Amino acid sequence: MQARRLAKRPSLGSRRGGAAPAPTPEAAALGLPPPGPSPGAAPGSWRPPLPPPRGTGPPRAAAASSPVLLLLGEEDEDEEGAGRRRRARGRLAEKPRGGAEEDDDDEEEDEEVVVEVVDGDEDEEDAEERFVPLGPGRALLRGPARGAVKVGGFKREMTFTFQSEDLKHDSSKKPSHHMFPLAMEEDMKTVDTKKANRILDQEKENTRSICLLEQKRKVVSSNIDVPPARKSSEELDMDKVTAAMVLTSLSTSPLVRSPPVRPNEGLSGSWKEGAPSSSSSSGYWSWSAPSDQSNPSTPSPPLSADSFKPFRSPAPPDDGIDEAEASNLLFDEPIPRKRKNSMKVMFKCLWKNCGKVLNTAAGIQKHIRAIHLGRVGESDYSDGEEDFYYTEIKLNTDSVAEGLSSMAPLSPSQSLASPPTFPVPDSSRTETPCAKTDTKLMTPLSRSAPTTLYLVHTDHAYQATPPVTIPGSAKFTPNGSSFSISWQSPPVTFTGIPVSPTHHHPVGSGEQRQHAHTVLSSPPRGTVSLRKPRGEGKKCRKVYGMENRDMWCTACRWKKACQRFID
DNA sequence: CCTGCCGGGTA
DNA sequence: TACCCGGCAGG
Repeated sequence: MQARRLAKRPSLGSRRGGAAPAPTPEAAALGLPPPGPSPGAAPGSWRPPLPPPRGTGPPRAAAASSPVLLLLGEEDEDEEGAGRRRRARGRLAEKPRGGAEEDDDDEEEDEEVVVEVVDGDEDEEDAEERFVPLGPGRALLRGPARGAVKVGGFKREMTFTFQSEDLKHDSSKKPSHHMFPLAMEEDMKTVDTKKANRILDQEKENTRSICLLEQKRKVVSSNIDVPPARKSSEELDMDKVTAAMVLTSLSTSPLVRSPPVRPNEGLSGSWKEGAPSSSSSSGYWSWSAPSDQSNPSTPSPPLSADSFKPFRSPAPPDDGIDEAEASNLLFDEPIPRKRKNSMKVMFKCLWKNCGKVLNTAAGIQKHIRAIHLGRVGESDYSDGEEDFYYTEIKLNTDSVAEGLSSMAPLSPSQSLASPPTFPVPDSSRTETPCAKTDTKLMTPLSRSAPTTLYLVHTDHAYQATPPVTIPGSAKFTPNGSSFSISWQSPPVTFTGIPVSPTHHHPVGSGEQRQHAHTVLSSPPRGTVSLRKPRGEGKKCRKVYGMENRDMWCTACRWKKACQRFID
């Protein structure tokens, strides 16, 4: 996190330091993920957008990095654009000290905001920038603008205040971020005016306790950091994205929805959260970052899906790649994008007879929800059930088909042989092929939902033997037609192979087999004939006799099915 | 009745 | 989980 933030600093610093770099570059710099950790980044230049190290970094840095500032700056650009830059330049020109960027900012702030400015946080600067632009000259603005500026500052404070609280809220609010930016711009205007009154009051308070304000500022700045970058990126697509975002945000999951009521809060909260959790500097990027963290390389379908679901869910109900792409455009983009870099991540539907592969979790979830779960109407609602029916597939550069083929090809024996894999959600999913693979694996087990496999278990530890031995190998016993599996093979594997739905206790030989049978293929026959036919071969007891009980296999000792002499 | 071992109890 | 055992049931 810090690293990224720090990384950004340089860019920011360049921006500020450079006096007035082109807006576009700035945005790009902000928006772009930090190239690498640069703790040493010039402290003065810019602060990291992320709040995480609130306490750690110098107050100033935090302030500078404050999202508000960035955001404001962005807005200014949007609204005023050149005007702002001009102002900035003018500033520099006006103020000789230009040498030290921070100083400059600080001073400005001081000038602008009385109390708040004390630290010289950039917040003020932001405020100044934002509000100042309106007026041709700062001086003019200050008089009248001052109020406005303060308002801005207060507003920020308020915002971050929320953030601090919001932090508590889950990342689910992140979606709000999206909204926020949009809302921010608009809200900023409206809200600011509305809040102006409050702000005034707050201002009074601020004067009372400077310390408090400072703290707030820090917080705010830290919280605010994120938005700006995001915003910058958004600016580019604002027109297009805005509408989409709004729609998506509206359609987002409940969690997401709630925030919208208070865009500021939600935004701040989400940002803040994003910052600490993820390295992303801006809210926008934060999205990508979180996803990475959650499922960095190997996406674990359940967790990752769940955690991110909220975000993705917003995507339109459309099914298929189109939808995925759309979602990418909006906010999901970061995730896929990142993955795409080194490897391509696809989401494959595990539903039987359905091999649908989408490039976004949201897409696959929707697909499952709509097509398999029949929840067309509840596009935005997901209880997480979908997670069980799709898996992530990573493809280095291979085509999806290849990836699928590689995964699917598991031979029945293999799949059976490696029961341990089943327990693991990921592996199980990946292994259990949905449509294509199913043809081969379409055993009774596989037919049922993948989860069925989990049910399989060994009755007794002693019975369950180490998987090492040939799990799948079934051998025909002398006895006759029936085959028995090596005792070592775990029941699970065992069941899988021979068990034909219809036929079950083949007769005598495989005691364990039968046992497993009952467990696995319970449906057909209840637990009626659980009792094994009874092994015919010699058992430890017979072989060694009671005298040598110590020589018996443990199973025999425990009066369990003999492991040593299997029929 | 012998034997195998299931199902359940105990530590 | 490891161990033990009552008791069922096939032979």
